[in-house]
Amino acid sequence: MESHIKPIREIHPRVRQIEDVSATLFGESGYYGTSLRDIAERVGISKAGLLHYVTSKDNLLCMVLNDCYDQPTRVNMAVRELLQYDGPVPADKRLRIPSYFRELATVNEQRPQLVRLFTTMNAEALNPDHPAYEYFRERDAALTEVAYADIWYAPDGVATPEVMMTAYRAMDGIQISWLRNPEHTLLERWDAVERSLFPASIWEGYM
Amino acid sequence: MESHIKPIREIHPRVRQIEDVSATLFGESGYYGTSLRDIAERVGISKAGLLHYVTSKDNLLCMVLNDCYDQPTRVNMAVRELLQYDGPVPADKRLRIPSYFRELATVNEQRPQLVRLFTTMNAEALNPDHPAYEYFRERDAALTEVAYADIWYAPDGVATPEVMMTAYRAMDGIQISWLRNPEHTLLERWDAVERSLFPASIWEGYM
DNA sequence: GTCTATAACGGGATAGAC
DNA sequence: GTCTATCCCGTTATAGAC
Repeated sequence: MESHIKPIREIHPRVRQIEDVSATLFGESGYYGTSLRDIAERVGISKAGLLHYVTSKDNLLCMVLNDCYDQPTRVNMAVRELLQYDGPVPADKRLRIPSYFRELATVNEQRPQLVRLFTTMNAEALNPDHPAYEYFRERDAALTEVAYADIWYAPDGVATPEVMMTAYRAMDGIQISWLRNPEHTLLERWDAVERSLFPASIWEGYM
Repeated sequence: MESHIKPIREIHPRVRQIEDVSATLFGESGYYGTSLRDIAERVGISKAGLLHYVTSKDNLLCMVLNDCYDQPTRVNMAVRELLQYDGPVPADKRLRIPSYFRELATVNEQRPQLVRLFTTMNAEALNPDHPAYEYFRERDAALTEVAYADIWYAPDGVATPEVMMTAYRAMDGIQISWLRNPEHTLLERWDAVERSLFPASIWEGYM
C-alpha cells in the first residue's frame, strides 16, 4: 500500500525485456505451461541469468502483472479521478457508459498480447494456489466498486451497476472469442454488444 | 460425423471414475498444471495403471471433454431439434431467448465442476498447440450457427444473432466471476444480466 | 551481469512381471 | 487389470567461476 503517487519506477531495460517476453509467453501458454527456459531462450540469456533478475518464477509473474498489465490508460485515469470526487458527482461530469466501454475496446484492440495475458491468467488463477489468485480477487473487487460508484451518466430506470457488470462480463467474453478467432476485430464484436446492451430506444442521448 | 444416433456407449466404470477425477483436476489446475500422477493418486491406482486405460494425457483430455462435458441437456436437445426443422420455424414453436439462457444458467449452477472445466480449458486452449484447441474452435462455430438460426422468438427490431452472441459471452464472463466468488449464485448473476439485456420495455411478452 | 555446472525433483511414457 | 521398475527428459533453483 503506497500512500503517495509512485514515480515512474526505474526499470532496468533488461528487466523490461524479460517482462515483455514473459507477458507474451505466459499469455500464450499460461503460467504452468511456460518454463523459465522458454523465457530465457527468447530473451537470449541463460536460465541462471534470468533468475538473477527475477529471483523466482512466482515473482516473475507478479512483476509482469504489476509492471505490464497495470499501465494506467486514459479511460482508467478518468474513472479514478471521478471516484475521488468530493461529494456527489454532477450530471455533466459523469461518464457515459457506452463511450467508456467503446474506449476500453479500442485500447484493448491495440494490445492483444496483454489481453491474452489477462484472459489466460484470469481463468488459470481461479485456483487459490495460483500465484495470481489474489491479484484477480482484488481486481474483481475494484471492478465492482467502479460499477457501483455514482459516477455514471445513464437514463432513468436503468440499473447502472447491473448494466456495468454485464458489460464488463460481456467484454471478458468477447475478448476470449476474439483471441481465438481474430477474423472479426474486437471493436466489431463490441459494436454488436453495444447495440444489444444499449438499445437506442432507451439510451438515446446517453451514448 | 456420425449419421445415426450413437447408443449410450458402454464406459468401463473405472474409466468413468478416471474421467470424473480428471475433469475436476483439469478444471482446477488446467491441462499443463495437472500431472498424471495427481490423477492416478486420486483414483487410487499407479501412473502405469492409469495409462493402461487412457494411453496418453492428450487422449485423456479428449475423452473427458467428449464423455463428461458433452452430455446433452434438455435445453440443447430442444435447440438441436429446431435446427433440423424442415422449412421456416413457425412463431409458436420458436424458443424464447431469455428462457433459454435462464435454463442454461440453472443447469450450469448444478454442475460447477464442469463449468470450471469449460472455463479453464476455454482460455488455455486459445493456444493452437493445446490438445483442446480444435474442440473449442468447433464449439465456437456451432454456437455461432445456433445464434444465427431462425429459431428464436424475439421482438421486431431486435437483432437476434447479436443479442444471442452477447448473451453467450456474458454467460462466459459471469461463470468466471461466479467460480472465483461463489458468494452470489450463478442464477443471481444471470438475473442482473437478464434485466440489462432484456429490458421489459422491449421484451415484454417475449421472456 | 552473465555464465557453466549441478542439485534435486517431477514429468510422461514404456517394459515386463504377476 | 494393475503393479514395479526404469527411461529419459524437463523443471526450478542454487553454487561458484569469470
